[in-house]
Amino acid sequence: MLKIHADAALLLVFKVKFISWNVNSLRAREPLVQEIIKREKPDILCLQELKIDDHEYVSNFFLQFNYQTITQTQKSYNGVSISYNQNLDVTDLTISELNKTQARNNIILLKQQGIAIINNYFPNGNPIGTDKFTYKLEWMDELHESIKKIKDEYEIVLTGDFNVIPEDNDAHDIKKYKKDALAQPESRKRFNKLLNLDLLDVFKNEIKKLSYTFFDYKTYKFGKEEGIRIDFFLVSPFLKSKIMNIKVLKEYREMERPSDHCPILMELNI
DNA sequence: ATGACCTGACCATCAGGA
Repeated sequence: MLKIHADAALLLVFKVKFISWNVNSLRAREPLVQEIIKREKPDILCLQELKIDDHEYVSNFFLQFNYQTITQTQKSYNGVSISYNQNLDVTDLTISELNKTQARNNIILLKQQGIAIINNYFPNGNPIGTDKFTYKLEWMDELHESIKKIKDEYEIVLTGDFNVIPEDNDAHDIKKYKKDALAQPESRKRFNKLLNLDLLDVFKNEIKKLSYTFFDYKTYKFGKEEGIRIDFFLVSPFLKSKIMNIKVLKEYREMERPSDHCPILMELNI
């Protein structure tokens, strides 16, 4: 009897590997995206900055690796996608308000597990004091409102390129960002508001063990470890307790023709 | 060091990134 229970419990364990990555153009990053799929076999792959306005191209690219995809696209700029293992039961919950003027958000629901996966490319917002910064703040407010509406119904995985440096120690040298939209009190305040929706920053205080997630093309060329932590997994408390593995896949920043962002990885065992 | 590099749009150079 005990054994039957143990086997039943084993069958119910659901393993899911998430990867999130700002690719800075899907076309330019095709070889590395193919490589990460081959090596890591993620169940859920969230990408940002596709920089192409072609749904067919994006869907077909991932279909060759047996992934289904939902995507929001835009010419030259922005663009996001979530590709997922074909045997997952998924509904598209994407909120049009968050893509009204720019393609920056998609949401899928894993129906069996009741997990909403929210993939984001937050506005950069530079320079401060312009409508670009205002747009960044408004977009973050809108995202907050959207999550508030679904957070009691579903477990949450909020991921992507947040374009926020939450604390001074999330940058190699915060002085360089004093006038940057990424480190302004207004941006940080909104990041903290997202955390206050009962979400946990799973990479927090792990920079020394892991890595920063972004390295500028200009400075990294000289081999400097001058980075910032702006890519995140924010999860609800139940999911936080199910984390088996987290990583910044810095090796993809060291390969030929890389993105300036590193992929980030999180594995859950639910 | 007000620097550097990369991408798309498009063909020379600029906007945008962070």
